[in-house]
Order: sequence, then structure tokens, then C-alpha cells
Amino acid sequence: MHKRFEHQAIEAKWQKEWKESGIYDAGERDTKKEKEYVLVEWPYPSGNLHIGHWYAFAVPDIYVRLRRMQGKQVLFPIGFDAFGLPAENAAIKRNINPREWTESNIAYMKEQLSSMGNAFSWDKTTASIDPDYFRWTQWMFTEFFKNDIAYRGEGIVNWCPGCNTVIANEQVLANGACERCDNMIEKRKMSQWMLRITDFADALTDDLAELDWPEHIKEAQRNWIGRKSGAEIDFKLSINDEVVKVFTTRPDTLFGVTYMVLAPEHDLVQKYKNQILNWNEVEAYIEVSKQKVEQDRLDNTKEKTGVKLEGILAINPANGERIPVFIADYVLISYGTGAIMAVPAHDERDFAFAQKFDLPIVQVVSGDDTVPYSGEGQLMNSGSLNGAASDVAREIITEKVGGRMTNTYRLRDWSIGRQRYWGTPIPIVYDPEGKAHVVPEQHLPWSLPEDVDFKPTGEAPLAKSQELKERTEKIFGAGWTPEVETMDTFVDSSWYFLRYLDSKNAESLASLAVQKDWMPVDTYFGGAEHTTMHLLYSRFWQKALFKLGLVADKEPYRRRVNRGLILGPDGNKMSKSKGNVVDPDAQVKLVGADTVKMYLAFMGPYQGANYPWDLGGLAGLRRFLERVNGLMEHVVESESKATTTLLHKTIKKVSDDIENYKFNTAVSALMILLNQVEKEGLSKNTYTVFLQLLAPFAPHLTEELWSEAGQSDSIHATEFPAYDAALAKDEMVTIGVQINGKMRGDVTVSPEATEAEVLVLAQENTNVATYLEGAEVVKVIYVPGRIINIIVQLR
RNA sequence: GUCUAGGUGGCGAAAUUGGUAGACGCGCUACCUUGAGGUGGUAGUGGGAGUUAUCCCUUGCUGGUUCAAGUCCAGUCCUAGACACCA
Repeated sequence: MHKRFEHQAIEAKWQKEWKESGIYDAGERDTKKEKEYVLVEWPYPSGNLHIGHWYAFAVPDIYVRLRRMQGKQVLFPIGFDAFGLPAENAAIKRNINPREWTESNIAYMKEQLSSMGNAFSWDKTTASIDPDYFRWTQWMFTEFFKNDIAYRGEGIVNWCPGCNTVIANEQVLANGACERCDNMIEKRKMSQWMLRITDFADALTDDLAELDWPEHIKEAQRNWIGRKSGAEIDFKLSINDEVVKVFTTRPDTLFGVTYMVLAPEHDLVQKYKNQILNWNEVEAYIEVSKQKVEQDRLDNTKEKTGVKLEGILAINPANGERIPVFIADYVLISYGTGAIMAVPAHDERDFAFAQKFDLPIVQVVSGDDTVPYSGEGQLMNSGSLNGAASDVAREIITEKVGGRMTNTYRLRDWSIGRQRYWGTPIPIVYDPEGKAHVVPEQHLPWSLPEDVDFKPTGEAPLAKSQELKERTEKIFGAGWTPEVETMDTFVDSSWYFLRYLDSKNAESLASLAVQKDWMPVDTYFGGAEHTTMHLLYSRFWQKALFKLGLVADKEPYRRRVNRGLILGPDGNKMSKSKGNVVDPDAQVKLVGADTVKMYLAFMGPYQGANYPWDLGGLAGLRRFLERVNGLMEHVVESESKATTTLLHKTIKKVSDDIENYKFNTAVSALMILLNQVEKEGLSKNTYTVFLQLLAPFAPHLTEELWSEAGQSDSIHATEFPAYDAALAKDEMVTIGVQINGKMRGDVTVSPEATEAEVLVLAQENTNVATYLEGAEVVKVIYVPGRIINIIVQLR
């Protein structure tokens, strides 16, 4: 019997050792080595590590450890995204300070994280709640304000009644619910702190081309930004020379415009309420559409509704015809200009609306003769432009009527003000006239007041702070008042990867020199849920900083890897209510951190899919490590050539697979090697190489066995084994023999065997021979090392 | 509706990118072993036929290209995610 695998003792021993030696600290940049910046999304310190954290951190650690052993200087930092609602809610519930709650959680989670045994660069940690950190969050905000990237704007906002605060568009789910608390969002008109992400919409779209990201993530961002090219065209109204701006992707259909539609919230509706003859009816419609929840309004299976504005007409600039004006809730105030020119012959929605209200339908593009037809064609009923190709006519018509070609976007500016306590205070003060001023740098960090009752009422908690009020007056003068909103936590996480680099820098957010050392992030591992939120926000943030000369790169992340989800053993998403939550601490205690980590790596491809936790599967990996633990017993004087060959194949496979994030097949390659060497024996050298191959996956066990084998250095400081192509070459290969494309047998030959040699051997195969009898060989296809296909014809 | 992924054994999945489908692991079966509670060993394990040799079928479905298709092309049906009255 072999010795027991005492995982608890081994793990404790080496975690202590690593911590004391600081072996994984990134340290100063050593330019003799290539750099590699590996980033994982910093966790929210909820107080307990769950299995998702393990999947998010322990599996990328395999990649990190390989890169380290390959001689790269790897930066693999970790920190905490520690502002946010849960702390505030917990504090309310337990009547304690959110900071106490958060900081004790961080302390506890740091311990849990070290039980993972990751090669984290603990010397580079930071947290969003550190005054040293949010001081710079605030400073960047003041720079953005000075450069008109941050502004106070009146706008329609998403109000979450559950969180009692405004949330950004990106945080509203498709069904109109809050991303955090699942309450339905209400639209409110409010003055808000906004960031001009829309100014960067083109760059955010175009620069995706340079990134080494999976195409589907790029596509999701492009769709979210939603750039469309078209034309902006002015339509005159019959009153006061008033003009309505309209955005259209099809200016070529201008002659087919038979009416126009404004969004119910359009400014001009209120402005001319006295001229609108049926105002009562119009007002009632506006009220109804206000009541409608987003979901109803977006439901395109419902019949179109709208009201004609009696007494107002618009003039089609192409042909001078007077056309009616409607309001209808199928036109959205937040998209384009909030007004459309309606072309019922060539747009399905306009067509449905025209039929209901009995409006004229004029075909201006010849297509397949069905109406509505939204494809391209030749213009008709379009005056001098008849016969022109529709795509060519777009610019001609636009120019002719004094419009301009332009783009429109689905993306909206980012509202970042939150009516909550536990966040980065917005460093703005108002003078007695109510004008906003930034808090000057010498007063940063602009700290969070402590004398606050932060129960959510809808009003910002900071408004109740006497200390904040006094502080403001003391510094700025009587009558000055503080901004009382705090920032969206997505702001905090938009630049943390920069602060890791230089977390103790008191002069700047991160020096340009250090940024040049480490940026950009080489690989960013994270969750799919951040595709259109964090990932887009932080790209924007980086671009805004780049514009101000504060960073060296215009894109933060070179490669992105989105992982899947770990489900409960029942195949459902883990949740307390379903009772299917797997506690990683318990699993680690039972089978060890190495086992849990390897199991997570082995479940399936890291990118993409979701996998149910399977206790049997976990036991399988434990068995594997038990066998490794006893592998020394199989060491022999000299091993077979086949074993050496397999070893070198495995070296190549393991390093290639890890580099491509295919951790599952790398593990299986190690299993195949173990199966072989247990049966056939292995040399002392192969034994140590095997440990090195396994080291990224099972750092504790391999370190222990390495030291038992008499090595004095850490296995994790050794160079990853080199693959020798000559040794990896098989002496003999098995080749499949096909007759007319069907497998009929196989032959074993040298990899250099010629077609003629293989053919002779194939013909000697008794089963193959029966198919060749009485037949004529017409053609032979030989793929060296793979297959030989003999095409025969019956004589 | 649009976009993006996917559909391979009882399960998680592999497949050198057009070349022996199901590697590896789980589970299961049989036998051995252990005093024993998710952790020992050996053999087997896609379906069907056959005593063996071997044969037939098999990667959602239908066609096609090819000496050869899980892989390429066309169509079609499901599943998941994102976006959605976007002008």
C-alpha cells in the first residue's frame, strides 16, 4: 500500500511557505523577462467564497503558473470591488457600519483565497473602498468634468423602486426589471450625473477590430452600441416655421413619405398644445403611454396605436406635399431624434400604422411588387430621380433637401449618480447660485461622512449628513452645498487594473512608466454577464483617460476569455432556495484544493458552457491525485521508448492546451500518461518531469513530492519541461485501411513508410484481402500516418 | 423577429481542423480484494446480429460536394444566451 495523501497537512505547509517566501509576488518589472498581465475580475466581498469564485480564479491560475514556469514575469493581481448595495443592506439589517462589515468580509475572504493556493501577486492588491483608491476615482471624475466628459444632464432615467436609486440602461434587464433586485424599473425625468460614453461610440465600435476577443463578444458590444448610418432631414411644420428633425436609414424613400410620427414625449407636442385642436384626446394618449410599462410598449405583436395632431401639418421636403402628423408610442423619444418620417410602402411598422389609420401608401422603390418592401431597387414616383438605384439615391436626395448624412446609436450616455450611501462620493460642490464646482485635488479624497442614516428613502443619504455640510461650508464658504450622490460601482471597477500596477502611488492614479511596463492586460478572464456592462464601461474609461493623456494605451484588454457557469448537482443554477449550493470550503476540506481545482479544469472547455457539479467526477480527480501520490513506487531503472515518446507528446499537448485555455484536454493528457507509466514503469527523470507538468494543476501535491524527491527549490520556480520533437516521434504508427471508403482493417508501419509499402501490408491483411479478391484496384489514396483508402471495382 | 453560440453514448465530454467517431473521466456490469461509510484491483461497456472471425447501423433531421464528412455547402427542426416597434 502506498502512503496516504494528507492533503490538509500538505496544503497548510506549502501555503505558509509560499506566503513567507513571497514567491508569487510580481515585484518590480524585470525587463530581462517578457511580461504577462493576467487579470481576473475582482470579487465583491460578500463574506463567503462560492464555487463560482473558484472557477473564476483557480482555473486561470493554471494558465498563470504555466506562464511563470515558461520564464514570463507574470502579474496576477487580486483585490476587492467593495462598494455597493449589499454592504449597505447588511448594515441596515444589523445596525452596523458598512465599512466594518465590508472590511471584516475582506479579511475573511483573503484567508479563503489563500486556501485556494493561487499564485496571486499579493504585493499588488487594492480595494475600491481604500481612500488611496477612491481618491483617484474622484480625481478622474473631476478631470472628466473639467473636460466635459462628465456633465449634469436632465434626462429620463431608470428608477429602481427596490434599490431606491437610479440605475444605468445597461443594468435594466430585457424584461424591464432591475439587474440587482428584480423589481420593475420606472422611467423618471431627473437631473443626473452623466458620462459622455456616446462621444466614444465610434471608437468603441471600430477599435474592436484590433482586439483578440471571441467574435461573439465583439458582436454583442457592436449590437449594444447599435451604430446605424442614415440621414438627418428637417421637416417644416405648418406653424411658426417650426422644424422637426428626423433620422432615417432610408432617405431614398423620401418621396414615399405620407405622414410623420413624433414620440408622445416629444418637446414640440407640449410646445404647441394650444394649436392642437384635439388636445384633450392627445393628452389622454400621452397619459396612457406614460403608464405603459416598457415591456408593453416594446411588444411588437400588439396593434399600433396613435393620435393625429389636428391642426398641424408637416411638409415633405422632397415634393412639398402637406402630410399629417401623429404621435404614437411605437416611436421612442430615446432613439434617433424621437421623430420619424413614415414610409408605409417600405417599412412594416409604418405600413401597419397606415392601414389602421387609412393613410396613403405610395411605392417609390420597385422591388418584388409586394408591399411593404424594404429591400433595394430602382426609384419610382420620385420626380427627376426615377430610375436611380435606391442605394445611390440616398446621398443625392439627402443633399437635395438640405439634410446631412449621419450616424445614430442605440447607446445612451452613462448615468453614474446613485442615491445611496456606500459608494464613492461624487467630488462636486455647489456655490450659492447652484453652479457645480469640482472639489480641488488638495481636498481629495473627499471622504464619506459617517454621521448618516442610510436607510433607503429615495432621497440621497448623504443629504442628511451635518458633517458633510459643515465640511463644505468650512472649505468653500457659507452657502456652498455638497453633492450628495455617490457613484455607480461600475465606475470603481472601470480602472482597477491600472491601480493594481501602482497601488501605492500618491502622485498619480498609476505612473505612465509603470503602465508601459505592464499594460495592456494580456488575458482577461471573466463572466459573460459583463459583456455589455463592465467590459464596455472600462473600455470607455480607458479611452477617456487616453484622450486626457493619462494612460498609454487606448484599449485595456488584449484577449478576453468568458467562462461558463458551475451549476448545482441537479443541473440548475445554484441557489439557496433550491438547496443545491455546493460549498467550496467543505469540498476543499474533504478532497483538497488541488482536487477541486483540477476537477473544475477537467469538467469541459473553459470558454462558454455551463457544467453541473458532479460528486463522482470530483472523486475521479481525487483518485488521480492519489495515484500520483504513489507514483514513486513505479520508478524503474530504465523506461521503454514508448514511454519516453508519450512523455514528450504530453509535454507538447499540456503546454499547447493550457496556452489555448483548453484545460480539460490538458488534464486528460496527464491521465493518459499516468495510466501508461503506472503500467509500464517510468524513469526517475520522467517522474520529475511528470511532476512539473502537473505543477500548474496541483501546486500543493507536486511541491510536496518535488521536495520528497530531494529537490531544494520550489517546483514552481523551475523551468517548464521542454518538448523534444525527435523524442516525441512514434517508431510505429497504426494506419487504417479503407476499401471504397469503408474501414476494413489496419496495419502498423513506420511513419516514413511509402504508399507502396503500406499497400503491400494492407493486401496481406486477411480481412482486407477478401475485399480485394476478384476486384481491380482503380485508385489508392494514402495519407501518411493516418489512412490508406483503396478504391476497387468488381471485374 | 434579428444576432450569437450550440445539438456527438446513461452523464461531462474528445476528435490532430476533411482522414480509424466516442480519447479521458463519471456511471454501470462481472469477478477479485478490504473489517469498513462518496477514495482498492482486473476486465468489459454506443446500438443491433453472430459461437468466433466479422458484418450492419450510428454525431438533431433532409439533401449535396468528396476517394473520404461530426467537420465543408444548401435547406430544415430544436436548445441556450443577447438584442428587439431602433426609424
